[in-house]
Amino acid sequence: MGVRFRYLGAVRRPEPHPVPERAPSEWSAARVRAFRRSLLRFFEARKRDLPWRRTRDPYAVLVSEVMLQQTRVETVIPYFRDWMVRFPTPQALAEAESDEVLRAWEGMGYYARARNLHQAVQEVAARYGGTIPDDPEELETLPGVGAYTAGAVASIAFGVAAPAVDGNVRRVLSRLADDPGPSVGQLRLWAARLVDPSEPGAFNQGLMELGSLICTPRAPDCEGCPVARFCASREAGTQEERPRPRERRPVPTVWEAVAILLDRPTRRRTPGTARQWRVDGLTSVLVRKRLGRGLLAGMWELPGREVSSKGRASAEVVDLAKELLVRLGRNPGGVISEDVTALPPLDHAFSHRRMRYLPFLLCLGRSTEREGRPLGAVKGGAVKDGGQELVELRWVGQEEAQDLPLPVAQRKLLDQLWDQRAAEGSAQMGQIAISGSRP
DNA sequence: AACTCGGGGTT
DNA sequence: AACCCAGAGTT
Repeated sequence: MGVRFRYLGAVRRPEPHPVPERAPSEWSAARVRAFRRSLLRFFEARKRDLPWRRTRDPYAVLVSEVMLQQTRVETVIPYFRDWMVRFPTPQALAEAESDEVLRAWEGMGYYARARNLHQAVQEVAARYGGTIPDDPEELETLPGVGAYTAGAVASIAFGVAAPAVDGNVRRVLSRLADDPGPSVGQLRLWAARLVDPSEPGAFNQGLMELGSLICTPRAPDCEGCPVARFCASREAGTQEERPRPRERRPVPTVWEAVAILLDRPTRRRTPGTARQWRVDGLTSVLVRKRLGRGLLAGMWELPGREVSSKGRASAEVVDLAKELLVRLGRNPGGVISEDVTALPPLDHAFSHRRMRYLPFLLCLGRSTEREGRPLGAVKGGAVKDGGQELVELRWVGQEEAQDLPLPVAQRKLLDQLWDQRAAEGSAQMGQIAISGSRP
């Protein structure tokens, strides 16, 4: 690498070593080697002790990488540990029930990842005899495995010199090149040029570790950065502006009326006060399974209906309850408005939508029963009708609900129902009173 | 290239 | 409240 110069007016002065060719794809071989050395030394010295770094089992690496998609390391750690105990091998996962897999994923979000991972190991069993492939292109044919995850698994588990560009790497490279918005292809090219051919796994993890610990989105620690001398943004003082944040659309708020149908809880009337019901863990609550695609696909939830205004909520809930009772083969006339009790609303934020759940308690009595029709006659089993996937309904008690995969907000709603014991304080064990006012 | 798809920690 | 996280799939 020769000494190069830049002209500043009439003054000619040497650039600081090394040469600031901005895009890593333009870097000299010597500069690339020096960068790799510095980064690998940093990773060796500073790498965190993470559960998935204690193994090179390709299955464990795959599980960790899928869990880490858009999810923080600290969040993933306990899920990864539990997962590897419950599903220690690809075979164990492949043979598991869908609900059990989703339940183990509950709380991490992006539930398509769990469904895809489940399907991926089944494909590995069918197509590769249970052995996870080492070729990034073959890895990428598995559901839920994209360019990043394929490169990460190939490099970390198998030592294949493939690039792996995640959010951290994108930020690091954008700053190294002082480019506000490099394209996906550009980033991939840079990462492929830089990746260390003999230790690709450590190198890729080193780039991510750097982005996570040093080259952070805000207030990066350039003083403590092992590759600061390679960084064009550092030289230009633009590191805080790289990469340029993408524009976001405003997040809409959606109201949803939720029907908490309780099957024949014990009712008690206290003169002069609000009506009260006694609800214990054995009281059945009606839940439904969401469709296999779209938001929260395959998860269970309390039945609900989007409402345009808060005032319509209780009426919509009564309508919904009657429809559900018809589908369950029971008498919809048994639902009357004075059975409806409004509970406190619950706000829940998705990244692209804000929800306000308006829960209503409906206590179903004897009048909704029909002769010769035992309680809970409709259970389990997805109903198909002319190829159309219909909603699966199920009555569950507290115990059964524990095993169902539920979105966080739905879990909160149900827990509140059964946790009133703590709030109420005075109730006997196993029996709780829920009181509320009529809407 | 622009959306959708969760949930939570940081600032 | 905005931002973003070891992204993938769909349109």
